[in-house]
Amino acid sequence: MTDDRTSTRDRILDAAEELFARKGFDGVSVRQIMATANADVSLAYYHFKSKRDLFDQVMLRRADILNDIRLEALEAVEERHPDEAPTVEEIVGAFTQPLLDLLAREHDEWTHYFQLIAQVNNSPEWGGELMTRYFDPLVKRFIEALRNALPDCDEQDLYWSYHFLSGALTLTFVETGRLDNLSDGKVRSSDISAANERMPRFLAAGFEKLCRL
Amino acid sequence: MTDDRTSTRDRILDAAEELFARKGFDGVSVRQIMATANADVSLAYYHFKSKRDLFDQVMLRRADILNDIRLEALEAVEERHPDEAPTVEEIVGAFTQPLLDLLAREHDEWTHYFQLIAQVNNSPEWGGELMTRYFDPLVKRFIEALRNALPDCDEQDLYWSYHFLSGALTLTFVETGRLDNLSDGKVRSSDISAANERMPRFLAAGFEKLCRL
DNA sequence: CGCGAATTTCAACGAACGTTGAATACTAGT
DNA sequence: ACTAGTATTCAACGTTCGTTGAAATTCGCG
Repeated sequence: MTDDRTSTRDRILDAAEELFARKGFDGVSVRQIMATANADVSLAYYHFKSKRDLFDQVMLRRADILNDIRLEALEAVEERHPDEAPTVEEIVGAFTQPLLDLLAREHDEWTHYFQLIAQVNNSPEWGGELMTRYFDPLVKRFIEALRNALPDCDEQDLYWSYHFLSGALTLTFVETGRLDNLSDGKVRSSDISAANERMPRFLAAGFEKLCRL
Repeated sequence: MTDDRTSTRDRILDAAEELFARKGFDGVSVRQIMATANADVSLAYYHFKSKRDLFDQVMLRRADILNDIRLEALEAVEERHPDEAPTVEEIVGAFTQPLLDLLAREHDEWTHYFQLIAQVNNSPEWGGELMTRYFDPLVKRFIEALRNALPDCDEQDLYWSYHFLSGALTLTFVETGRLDNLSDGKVRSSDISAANERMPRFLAAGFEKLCRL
C-alpha cells in the first residue's frame, strides 16, 4: 500500500508504475492498481481518461527528467572538448551513465520505471511508437554526436551500433536475476554500478570496431 | 486463421505463439487463440492443462532446436581450432549467427518465437526463471568457451559482457521499427542480415576491451 | 461392421474485467 | 454560513475472462 500523504493522483501513478512494470499493461487490472493506491476504483477515471491514458501518464511523468540529465551530460562532455569531437566512450557514457547512476542512487524510486522502459522497448506492439514518441529527439541528438566522433562511419554501422547499445542498456534495467543464476551468485544482475562501470567501455569498443574500417 | 491441414494441437500452438508474441501472455485470451486456430475454446483444455501450460509448451516447442544449432556451431568452431582457443568473434558468432540466420531464412516461421524470447528475457516476472530453465545449460557452455578464449578475464567482466550481448541480441529479435523511425527509413529494424553481419564483430570488440586489462 | 478410445462440440459456471452516473463529502472564497 | 467547484464514494452496467462437464462425433482396429 502506498503512502497516504501524497496526493491521490500521485499515489495512483506510483501504484500503476509498479504494477505495470512487474506484470505488464494487460497483466494488471485497474482494480488492483486502485487497491494498491488505497483509493476507490472510479477515482482512476476521475483523474485519468482510461486505463491506457493512465499508462501513458506513467510513461510521461519521468521521461523528461531522463532526457534532461542525458542532454546535460552530453553538453558537459562537449564543453570539455571545445575544439575536437569527444571520444566515443564519453558520448556513450553520457547516454548510459546518468540513467544508471540515477537507478543505483535512488533505486526504489526509479527501478519500476526503468523496468517499464525495458519492456516497452522490447515489445513489438508498443516498442516502435512509444519509445519514438518519448525519446527520439534526444536519441537523434546522440547519434549526431556519435557521427561527429566517427566521421567515416557507415550509416548502417552507426545505427546498428546504437541498436546494440539500446538492447544492452535496457536489459540492464530489468534486473532479472539471470546473471545470478548463470554465475552461481558470483555476479548479481542488481549490481547496477558494476554494469555502469563497464558499459561505456564495452559499447564504445563495438562502435569503434564497426566504424573504423 | 491457421491452416487446417496441420493437427489441431499444432494449430493451437501456432496461434498461441503468434498472439503471445504480439500481445503478451495477459494481452490475449484463450478464446482469441482458439478463434485464430479455428477450433473450439474447450479444445485448449483438452490438449493443454491451462493457459499457462499452453504458454510453456509454446516456449518449449522450439527451444531445443535453437540449443542444438548453437551447440553445433560452437563445436564446429572448436574443431576448426584443435590446438588453441577460437577467437572471441568466432565464439560470439556461434551464439548469434545460427539464430539470426534462421530468423532471416525462415522469417515467417520463426519471427514470433524470437519476439517471445525477447519479451521473456526483458520481463522481471519471467525473465529469470524461464530463460534459465530453457537456455542456461547452453549459455554456461558458451561462457566457458569465452573464458577459455579470454583466460585473464575477470569474472565480473565476463558475465557482464555476456549480459550486454544478450540484451543486444534479443532486442534485435523484436523488429520494432525503431531504427526505421530514427534513421528516416535508411536503416530497417527488420533487416536481420544487416544485424547478423555486424553483431559478432561489435560484441567481440566489447569482450576484448573489457577483458584484456 | 462394431466397439473403445481419441477428439470435438455445446452450453454454461462464477469471477473479474473496464467503465460510468449519480449521490455524497470536502474545501475555498465571499 | 452559503455556494461553487473539486474530490471521493457507492452501486451497477454489460462484456469477457479461464475453466469445466457432459454429450456428440470421428477414428483406429478387431
